Amino acid sequence: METVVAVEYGERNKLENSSATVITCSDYSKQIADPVVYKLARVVGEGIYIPATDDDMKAEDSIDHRSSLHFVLDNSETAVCSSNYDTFGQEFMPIDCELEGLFSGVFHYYFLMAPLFVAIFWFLLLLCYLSFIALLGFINVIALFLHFLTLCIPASRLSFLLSFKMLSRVALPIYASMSILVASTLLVHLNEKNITELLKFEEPSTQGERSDAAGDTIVDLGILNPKFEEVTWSDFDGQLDQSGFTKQSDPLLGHAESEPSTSTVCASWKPDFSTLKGDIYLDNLSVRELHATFKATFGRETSVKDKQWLKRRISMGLSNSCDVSATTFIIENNKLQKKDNVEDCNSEDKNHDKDYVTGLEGRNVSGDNILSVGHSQTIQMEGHFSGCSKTVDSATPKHHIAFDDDTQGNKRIRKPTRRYIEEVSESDYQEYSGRLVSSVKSSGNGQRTRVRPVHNIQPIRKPLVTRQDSLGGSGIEIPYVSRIRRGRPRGNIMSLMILQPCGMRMAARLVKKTHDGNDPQSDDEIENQEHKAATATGWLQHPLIKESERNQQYSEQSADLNNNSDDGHMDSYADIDSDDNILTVPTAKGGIRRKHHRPWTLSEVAKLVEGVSRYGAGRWSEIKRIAFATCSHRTSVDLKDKWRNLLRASFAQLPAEKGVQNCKKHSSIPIPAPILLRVRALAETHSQVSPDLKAVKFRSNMNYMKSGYL
DNA sequence: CTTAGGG
DNA sequence: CCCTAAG
Repeated sequence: METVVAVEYGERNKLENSSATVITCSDYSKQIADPVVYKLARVVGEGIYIPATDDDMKAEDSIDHRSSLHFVLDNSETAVCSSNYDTFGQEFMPIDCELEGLFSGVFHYYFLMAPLFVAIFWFLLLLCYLSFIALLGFINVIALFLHFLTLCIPASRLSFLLSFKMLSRVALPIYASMSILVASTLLVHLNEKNITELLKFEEPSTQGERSDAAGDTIVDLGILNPKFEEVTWSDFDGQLDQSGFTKQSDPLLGHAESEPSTSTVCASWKPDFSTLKGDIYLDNLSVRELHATFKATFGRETSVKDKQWLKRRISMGLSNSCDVSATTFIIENNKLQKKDNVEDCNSEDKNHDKDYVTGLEGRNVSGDNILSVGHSQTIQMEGHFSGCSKTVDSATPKHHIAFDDDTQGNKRIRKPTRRYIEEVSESDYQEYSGRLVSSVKSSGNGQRTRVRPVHNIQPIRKPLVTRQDSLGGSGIEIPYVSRIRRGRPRGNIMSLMILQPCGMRMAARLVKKTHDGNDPQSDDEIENQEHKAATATGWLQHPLIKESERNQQYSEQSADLNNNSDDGHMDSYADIDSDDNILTVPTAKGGIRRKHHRPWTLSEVAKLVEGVSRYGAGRWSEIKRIAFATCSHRTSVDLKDKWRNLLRASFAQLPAEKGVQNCKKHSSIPIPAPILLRVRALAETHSQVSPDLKAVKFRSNMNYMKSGYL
């Protein structure tokens, strides 16, 4: 494992007039000519960087060879590398070309040459932030209003408002956290006037594409000696004959902050890792501590106050840095851990760890540059990313110039790129939404899937609590749920929960039946209307008043029965219905409610009664086709069952009550007495009733007639 | 497929 | 509401 590689500049030759350095890391093992180009820009004056030009490229041949490199190969010793980079150290700046969404030389060049674009980007970003905040605020105001509304009005009366209450409960924390995050990042960005910093945050979208195509690997190369050279990783079959690239811990930071100290590359670079003993939990550190850590890591101060950024930088720097190369620490979720704590660390490494660290410190003090050349990376991700990391890893074997023990687990670890995260989460989102849609659309297995999407998504999603949103690039953490629910009407969670299963089932039934649709409206819409009306209106009229009217409607337009004025008075019963719905929803949440139970609304009952009165009991298919044309979730069997129940109820109840009210004991829907009476009447006319009840029924029926409903 | 009935 | 048998 510990391999000491004596690095030599093989084909590099003398270079006296060094200009810029271009390190090209091309994957030859991959046929794709997609080399990752590392460029060194020349620093002209103060803070102005000029990418390596072609002329500079030519100078590649002439490379000063007086330098030697120190390579730290994992736990092994360091190879000697002495170079007189000091003279050049301040002249060149490496441009970080990490694939973590940073720019390539091309973009860098382009944007540096056109600051106008930068300004535009910045402006757009600001605009996005503002609109985002405004939108969130608006949503929250609504949620707040509804919340207080529910507080003022007795919930028992307007139980449907409970949904809004829940909504507000959900929306408030989400909004609070999001707004805080957005505001903080906004402030940070306002403080960070640096153009390159902005670029760094905005470019990943464009740059990431190429980067990911290259295999989504970070090749953290730094430049130890800022000399001019081109390193082509052509033969990377484990041989390390190529050289000249080393690590500078944080090249990007160097030019991003334009600090004078950063321009001194390696000479003045004295990280003090003595402060980094033990486990470092970046998440727990305050900004000040992060600054300290930053200084310890990079040997210089920083003015950045963005915690996320600092953490990222530090972790990146540490992982990239030779001092805390992958052999000693692993970085996981912004948590820097000694590898001893990690299982996958092989025993041999463990043995070396301590000595290694102490040795490192000593060397650092001595001022030597210790370099890590390991290029194997592992993308260590949390939770569901683990599966993908394998693929990425295997897809980039070429970068696996690991030394022997690298293959055993001493891999450099880094977080996935932003774009990667976004892609994965996006695909996940699509997958889930697709699942939802498909389950809605699916006709065959509607029974199995109709409930699941609503209730199961969140539990599934739970493990992945937050995701990093690319907005602003500074790591806004957004609950994953919000993304899932994106584009979905937040207004009516209740109806969503209730109607979703129904919609699916209805769709299933609809397809099954292959009705020639006489209803242009989708079932969901109809159901929505129905429930809205049900929840919005109270029971004002007696249903039977319109009986004759409805009969006419049956004859005229039976198909459109539900869409017209029929609904108006039909659903006038529906406060009870809505009440029931509300009561059943919590049970649905808890899963107590029966599997596919859908309570019968009074309008449905009335329709059923009407249908029976017209077509007679037993002709369920007929009734279903005509009276329940729009209620595709009720099958003829359902109608039959319901009728049976109604019959039972009517004959069980009528002797006890005197046409007063809904006194049904344990039924979810108290059925008004008039309906029961009518059921009985119909049953009698169809001779479904034992003759001994006829008299009673008839009398009560007369009573009902007299009581003034007519 | 529809209906009737039991669970 | 589900399942099944009978027509």
